[in-house]
Amino acid sequence: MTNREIAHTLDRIADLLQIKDENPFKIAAYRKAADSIYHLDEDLHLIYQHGRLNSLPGIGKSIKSIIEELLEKGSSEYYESLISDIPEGVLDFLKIPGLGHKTARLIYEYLHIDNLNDLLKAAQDRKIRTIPGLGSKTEYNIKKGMDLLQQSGGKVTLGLALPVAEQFKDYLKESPYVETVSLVGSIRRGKPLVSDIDILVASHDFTSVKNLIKDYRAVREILEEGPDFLAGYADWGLRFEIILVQPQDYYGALVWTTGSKEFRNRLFAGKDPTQFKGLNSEEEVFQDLHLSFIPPEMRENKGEIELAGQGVIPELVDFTHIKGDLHIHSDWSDGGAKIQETVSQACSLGYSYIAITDHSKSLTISGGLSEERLAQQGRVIDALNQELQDFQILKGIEVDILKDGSLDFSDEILEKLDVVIASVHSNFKLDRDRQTDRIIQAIKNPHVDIIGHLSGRLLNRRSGYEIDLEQVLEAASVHKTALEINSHPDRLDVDEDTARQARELGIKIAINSDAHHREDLSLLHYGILNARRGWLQPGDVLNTMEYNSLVAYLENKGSD
DNA sequence: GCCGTTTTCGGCCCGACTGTTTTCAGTCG
Repeated sequence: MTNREIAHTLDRIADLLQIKDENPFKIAAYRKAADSIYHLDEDLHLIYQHGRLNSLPGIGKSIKSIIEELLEKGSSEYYESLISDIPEGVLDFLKIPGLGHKTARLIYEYLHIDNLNDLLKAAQDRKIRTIPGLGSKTEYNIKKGMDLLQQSGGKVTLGLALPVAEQFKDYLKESPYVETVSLVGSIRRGKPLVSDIDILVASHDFTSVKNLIKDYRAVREILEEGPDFLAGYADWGLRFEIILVQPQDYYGALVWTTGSKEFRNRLFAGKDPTQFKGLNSEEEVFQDLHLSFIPPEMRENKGEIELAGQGVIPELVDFTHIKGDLHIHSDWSDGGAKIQETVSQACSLGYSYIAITDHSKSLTISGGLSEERLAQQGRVIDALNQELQDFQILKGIEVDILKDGSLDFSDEILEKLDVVIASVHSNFKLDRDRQTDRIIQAIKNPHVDIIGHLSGRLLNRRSGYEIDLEQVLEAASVHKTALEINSHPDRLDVDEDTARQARELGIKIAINSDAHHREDLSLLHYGILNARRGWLQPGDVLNTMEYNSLVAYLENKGSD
């Protein structure tokens, strides 16, 4: 089992215990252990072999033995005993926003329902309201939640699929039968939600490659096999399809299999991709079509083919342009890392600055900083900056936008900070006008530099709150307030369309990791993909600026 | 269930909003 799978199992144990109404601290212990493992940057197998499981935070005697069992046998007796009591399907109820553990248990106990389909049927048949304590609102909520789940059509986040896909690709790459291999399809285009993992393989020996795939440890089931393809399920129930081509057909096929259907149909317009034989790169395929190279993230037929025809494809932002990260949490609030640890991680990524932006006081659950603690943190950062060479830590805050649009800290406090991100963390259900006004008020505050995760969406879990986007973008443009692309793969907020609109209005975008752990800094790669899908160029992005220019820009903003 | 240099037992754990109620339990960030 991989680290992620073990973390996931511990999380499910926590959910099952919560449904059974166990001691909340015991539940929290399992969650903490899961979180600790999820954020490890070392393979658990290795840690286990070296006898270091005990040294991991939040892992004591009991959880250690569960982990050992999972590593050795791939299953845990404790987990099995829990699901003999509460069927696994009941856990799926928790995917419905607003439906928690208590309600899940109530529904299971009263109606003996243990899967989402039956749950929806019960809601439609008005049976949920017959359960004491539940009413018509809960019924409506279930139907609405199921709509949201069905809309995603079984798609999974890129954050789940990409690591599995990369490992699959690396596995194939090592084989002598494989000449070249690439991820293709929506995953290569960096779509936030993908339905499957598509991989293109060039080989002279299809049979050997197919056997290789069947032997891969992460392949759970083969569904379909043709002369030049193999499809099935990998870990996490992820669907995969491997397409096999002869090496001379590889680059034509790479362009063919990467673009969206609309893109492909227009680009090739009846031509067969196998007519592009013996080419050495994708660039040559585009050349043969009298087009300049189109980056994979743009291949959606949204106007890029026209630009390529004129030879004016924009230079998109990429990771090498990024000079720093402007949204990072530390152990001063709900982050897991010390500021120094984050700095060393940032240095290893080649950054020259970061902003520490912990939560503000209203977000008590996340250990939001009081005015005093913020000042104290500022002094610690000053001292660290004294020691650092060629690196700067900016003093910042992720300040809460309160219900009435005011901010959690006074202007006098915000004024002293280098970077102020203002974000909504509460009152998601305000009506559209009030929500819009609330955010625009924050945008107007001269000390606010960036609006964090503007829509509040959580992919596959929660739609964004209702806002009038046009009005918000207009205000951001007028007041020169930047918007964030929050790189967390569950958020990717703002989305690509909003990013593109913002760019057209001259609004700067900050591509931020919103890291809560040291290794989360790398999540910025997802934000880059999103930015590229929004056609952003280096000049559109705040954190491509060198430190001095950035500080000058931010100061100028504050003095508006 | 985990943790610990005031502790091997007793803390850990917050507050607002929502829905179903009629004073409170459940959910969520």
